[in-house]
Amino acid sequence: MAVTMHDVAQRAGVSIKTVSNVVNGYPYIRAETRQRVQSAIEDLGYRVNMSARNLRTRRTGLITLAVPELSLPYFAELADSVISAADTAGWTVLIEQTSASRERETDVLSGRRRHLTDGLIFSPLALGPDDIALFTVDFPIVILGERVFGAPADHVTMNNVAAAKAATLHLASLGRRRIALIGAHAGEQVGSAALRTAGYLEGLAEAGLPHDPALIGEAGLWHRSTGAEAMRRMLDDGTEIDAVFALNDALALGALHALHAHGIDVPGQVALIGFDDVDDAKYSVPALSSVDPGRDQIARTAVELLLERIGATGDPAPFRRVVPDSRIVGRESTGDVAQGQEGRLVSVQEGGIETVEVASG
Amino acid sequence: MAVTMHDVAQRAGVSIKTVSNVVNGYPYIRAETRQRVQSAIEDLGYRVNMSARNLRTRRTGLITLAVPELSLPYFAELADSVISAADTAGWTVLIEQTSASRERETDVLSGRRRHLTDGLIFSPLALGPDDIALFTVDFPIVILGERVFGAPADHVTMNNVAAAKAATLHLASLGRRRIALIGAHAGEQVGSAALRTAGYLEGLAEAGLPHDPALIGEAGLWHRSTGAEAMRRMLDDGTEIDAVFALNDALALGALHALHAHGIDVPGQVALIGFDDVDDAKYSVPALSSVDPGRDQIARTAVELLLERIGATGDPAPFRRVVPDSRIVGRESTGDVAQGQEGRLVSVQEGGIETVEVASG
DNA sequence: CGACTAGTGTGCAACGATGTAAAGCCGTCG
DNA sequence: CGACGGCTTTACATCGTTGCACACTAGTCG
Repeated sequence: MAVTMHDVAQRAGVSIKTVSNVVNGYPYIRAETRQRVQSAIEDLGYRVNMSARNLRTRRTGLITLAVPELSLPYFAELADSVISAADTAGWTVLIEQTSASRERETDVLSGRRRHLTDGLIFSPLALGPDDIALFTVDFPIVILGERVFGAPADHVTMNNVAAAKAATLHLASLGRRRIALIGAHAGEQVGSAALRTAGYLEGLAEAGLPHDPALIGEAGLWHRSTGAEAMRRMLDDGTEIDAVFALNDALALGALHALHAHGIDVPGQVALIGFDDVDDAKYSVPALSSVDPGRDQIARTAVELLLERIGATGDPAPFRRVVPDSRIVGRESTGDVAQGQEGRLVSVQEGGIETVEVASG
Repeated sequence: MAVTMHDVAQRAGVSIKTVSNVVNGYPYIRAETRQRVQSAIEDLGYRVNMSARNLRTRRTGLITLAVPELSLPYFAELADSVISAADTAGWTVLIEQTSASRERETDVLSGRRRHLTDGLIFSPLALGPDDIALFTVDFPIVILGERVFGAPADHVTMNNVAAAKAATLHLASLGRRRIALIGAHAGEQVGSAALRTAGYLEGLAEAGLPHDPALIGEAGLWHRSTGAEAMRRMLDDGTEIDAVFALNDALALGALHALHAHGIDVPGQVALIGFDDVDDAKYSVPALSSVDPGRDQIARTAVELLLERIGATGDPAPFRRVVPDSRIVGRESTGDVAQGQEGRLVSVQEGGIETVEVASG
């Protein structure tokens, strides 16, 4: 049915192996021979059978990116960046959506939901530090996010605490005294919510502001709807506020919606800042200030680390943790710039590479 | 290195083929044997080698979804829907980003950028009706969108003209007389822009409104920034308007930004409606009215048609064109509902399946 | 002049699974 | 009692490539 190397070889009058050599850019081939093979390939419309090559080489050229949901803009943009970075290096990305379900996240690691790929970039949302054992597998992993530390894998993360503290201090520096937080996860010790909340508290302390529990708004899932809801609850309770730090942009945009619904002017009465700096932030009304965690750099670094490890032979290198630079992007919602202006950038903290020793299995 | 069927067979004391039979759910196996094999699999942590299976069965269980960019919310949400639909059927989706580049779109069809998958769901943005020849390939394709008709492939599309007409008439029914359009592609005869513009003109005609070229705003790419820009241009020109129909939601949200920047009240002075009904539409301020083209149904149908054709043996069935139902979702930006209320739905037109005869190659 | 190196091409045996066909075994039916 | 059919298991060839080892030619070096 389909054209194989055998057909090409026959037509070009060479051996099957020579066709393979041409296809793979083996250098020691006479120009004339190469030409003849190329022509045969074109004439017959031959395409390499990837399944056969993959079987033989024990490599597929695919990597998995496992994220909670593509419909969340942060992850869609992350996926975009990862795909582009991988593509540049000649690799292809297979996306798994885990819906933040524990079962699906475990499946990704166990391989039930990860056939066929050479490595995994994994942004877990359900698994936590107690699940480190699950990360001992026979393919390389790069972990994203703040839920799992100490696993035998490279890790690209962000300056959550420092960035959240900077965002809080930014609001305080604008003279705000009643700074609410939207998106907290009560009782959690790990994950972005906990870290960013910690940064918020540090920021309050440094600014000499009291910590008022009424200013903490819970939101389990970080969607617009939950952000709007949390904000609405707080406003309905009559809690007095003059600023809001939302733990991501979706929450912030939801909160913005609720603030407007209550007839509250942003930034006049309440200043608002989000986290992630997704594309949307630029275009809301007013344009949303945010923390840019360096998403593009995260994607590029993750792909780089993963490919390095996939290609590695010999002794496994020690695992690394990379923290890209993050910045505050001040826009209209904090009164940092006037309408139509670009965001003002405040560098938060420079990241870097840290080498982590983990007992390897 | 890795565990193979051979190892499992040895441990379970059966032949390799019996292991294969167990793994594949072949019914005629003694319960006791099956149990022994299962245990061996668990003990050894065996996983099927997909590359080997794919080579042997000539099928990978993967389908490609080729879209312009994931960072565009419409395509991110479409990808989400397609992945979920495929997953339900036990298939995996590989996403290709074409950046709307002609070269990359051609590559997707030629296979240079589409190894390893059994079929393709393709939303072209650069290829047009002159490129039909490229669609004659040896794997099934389902085309999305409105740029390519008559190609030898199934096609899932939308009621663009009817829906755009309905959106325009909706604005007219609110008493609006100067209805601007944002997102036109001057000179184009095919594609969503042309069809929706045609619908807009039909709507104007039916409402007895004159067609004023000053009301047509160009925007090559349908991003927020270009929407904002087109709107700004029109407002700066002093063109008088009392309604805007943006050809997609990103444009609409950009336009909303520009309207606010000009101090124009929505919907008080200008009513606004978009197209696509992306998630964001619900959460803008004011909430954006839009046209829901039935994205979920599109995704499900596309997957269904593709898998049907992949599984098909024997004579190829004639190609089908499916048009899901679309609806108008009236929200605050057209004054259809008050703040916080759900959108009001107006059914536009019922879709259906049409069978198309195309000369098969 | 013999040994070596670089350049060019090939044959064979895998990679790890599944399709095909067929071989036993058993009970049942005519 | 022999044929038959359902159940259970297996042997073997095969999917299309690439790694490895080797053959052969020319030119080069000591």
